[in-house]
Amino acid sequence: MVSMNKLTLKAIASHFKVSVSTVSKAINDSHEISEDLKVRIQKFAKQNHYKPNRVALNLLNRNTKTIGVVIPNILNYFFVQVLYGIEQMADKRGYSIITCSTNESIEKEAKILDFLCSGAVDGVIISTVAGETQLSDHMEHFRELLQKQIPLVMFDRVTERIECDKVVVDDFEAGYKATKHFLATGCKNLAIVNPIPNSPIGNVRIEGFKKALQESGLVFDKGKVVSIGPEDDMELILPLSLDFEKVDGILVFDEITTVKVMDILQSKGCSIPTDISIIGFTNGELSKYVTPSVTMISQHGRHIGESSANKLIDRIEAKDRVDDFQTKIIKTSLVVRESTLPLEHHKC
Amino acid sequence: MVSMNKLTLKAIASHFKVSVSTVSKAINDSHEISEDLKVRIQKFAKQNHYKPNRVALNLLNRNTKTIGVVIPNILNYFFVQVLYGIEQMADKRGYSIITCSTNESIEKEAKILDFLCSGAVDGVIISTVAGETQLSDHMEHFRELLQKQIPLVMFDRVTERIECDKVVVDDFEAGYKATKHFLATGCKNLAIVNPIPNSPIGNVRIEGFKKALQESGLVFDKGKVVSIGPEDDMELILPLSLDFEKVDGILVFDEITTVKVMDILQSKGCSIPTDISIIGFTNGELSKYVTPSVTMISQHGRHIGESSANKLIDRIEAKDRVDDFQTKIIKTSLVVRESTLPLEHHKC
DNA sequence: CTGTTAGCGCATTCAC
DNA sequence: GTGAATGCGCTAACAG
Repeated sequence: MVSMNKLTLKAIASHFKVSVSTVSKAINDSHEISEDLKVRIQKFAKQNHYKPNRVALNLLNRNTKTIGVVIPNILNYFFVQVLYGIEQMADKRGYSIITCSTNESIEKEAKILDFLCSGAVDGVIISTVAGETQLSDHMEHFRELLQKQIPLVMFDRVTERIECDKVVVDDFEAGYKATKHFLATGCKNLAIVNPIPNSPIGNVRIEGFKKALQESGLVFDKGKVVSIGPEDDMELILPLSLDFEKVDGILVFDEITTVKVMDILQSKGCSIPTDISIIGFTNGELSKYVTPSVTMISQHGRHIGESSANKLIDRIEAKDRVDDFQTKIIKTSLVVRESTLPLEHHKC
Repeated sequence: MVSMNKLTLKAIASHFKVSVSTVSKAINDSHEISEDLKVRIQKFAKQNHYKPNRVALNLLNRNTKTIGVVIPNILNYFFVQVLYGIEQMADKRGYSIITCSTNESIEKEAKILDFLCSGAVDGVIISTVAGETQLSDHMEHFRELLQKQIPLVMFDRVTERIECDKVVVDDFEAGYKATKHFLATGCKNLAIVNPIPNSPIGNVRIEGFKKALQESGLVFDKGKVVSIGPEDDMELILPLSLDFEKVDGILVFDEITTVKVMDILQSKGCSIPTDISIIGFTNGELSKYVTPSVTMISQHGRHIGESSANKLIDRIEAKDRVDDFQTKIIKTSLVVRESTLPLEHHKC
């Protein structure tokens, strides 16, 4: 066992007093090397744990077998699920992932994208920072990726202004489906709590909400949509913005906010679902174990991740770089639990 | 705007009809290049978003400014917290992270370690797969890393058989502290539910548990330690292994299991904390919002992550490779909530 | 069968 | 001021 730290072909070559390329061929089991020498070199390489330097190979092959994943917040369970799906699929197809978290900062997103442009990865999967992603100097960073021919897949929070493959949740249908369930269980005075007011996603859900109301001949009341900013104190705002007496169902756009809303309601003496029913978005661990357990829209994060990674790797490995970008729409499911009334139940 | 996909020094050089090294110097603002040419080249580079190829630089500098993070399960909130801490610190110090998940598979861990040996990263942070990590052929993979002089930091689940920097939770004190709290609130018939039976961590916690009992003159009853394997159906096993009538406090070694135990107890008509008090490990989102909210040992995952990353990067950047490996012990805190009795309260 | 050459993209040393 | 040469570690085409 040679105690050299990094064993290179050159070192092996000098040890056997042959050329580097001979060693390379021997190790790659080329038929042009004599059996004897080959065996000796291979044995030596194995004993000393020779491993070809990936960086050198990357430079040579002009690829890294690595994909960059950019998410707004790694502490959000939905994104972790997506990450899990990406990791699984990437591993299956022989790729590693380098994870970057923007913490909802547009500057950090730009910085990360800039880094990812530099040849460190073969492709990028991203869920954009919420908010003014529309800023054109920000779009610039995405354009740069595309201009450099680095495949890009956007998921969940996408932007129309960039042409690339996308994997999105059917948020319209999700909003519609949730609302239909409220109506089917006898709730008619519906409100919405939207903790992602800057994201277009919220608006799409609201459109689905509207459509369901319309189909039942109910009118949409804009005053019953409560936007909560990241800095806002919901405990203060919610009772001010919403008269709990006049509401019998609340749709909430993320999991943690859902649970907080329920806490506030219960502390004000409302009982769930008797007084007010609740449906939330993102089916994570919380909603299962909270009391009452919460009826949820599941966005199938893991599936989104797998699908995104699959598409990206297809694109990376495709020889033909055509511009037939696809948008894959993942359907949501409604997971019914205790925070909504039973279907047969109807209020009088 | 040239529509070339990857802009290289060579391309710029031929555009200006100068040599590659001139361009390199110009872009790096070397004083040896004439002001005029420098400005022209820099302007061109900027306009066309020239970025030096990271892979080439990595090869040149023999580093990657990337660290590998290996965790057993990315869906576990504790590990996500650690990951978050690592990511923050790494970013702060100019490093990227490549995340690998072993899914508690020892084979996958070996495969990942093997990959990480190949020069893809400057250092590795790992929390070992639970269980028979003692297998010597498995240890081999760690030895390889060390032999290749790749800095290694282990956190949480460490193994004595490898000499490297470590960041661990003071699990003894955590077990002790939790038990003391039970005793101080009048609980004397304590049980343990251990969902990580293969990990030495569990045993260390149990030692702390024993010591606290001993100090109060109570005897440790081995029969009240219930091990739950990953395949086990706890709903079946728990009532079989534990007589709820004879227990007034249960210590559970992870968050999700804590919540499940509470569910089972409540479904059997036990009330928490009146009949049985609960303390769990890992202070995540769940324990805050469950009813009743759970008293938890917080392991400060984020801090563990930051500390690990910091140590690793120090090691990477240290010129002197001395063998003064350190083990940093992170103290836990007890976050008291509703699942335990108030301190002043004593059962008669 | 084995070795030489060239090049992936870049920065650096040394000539001119 | 500018450029040629060298090398990071590796493979592949081409010679011998």
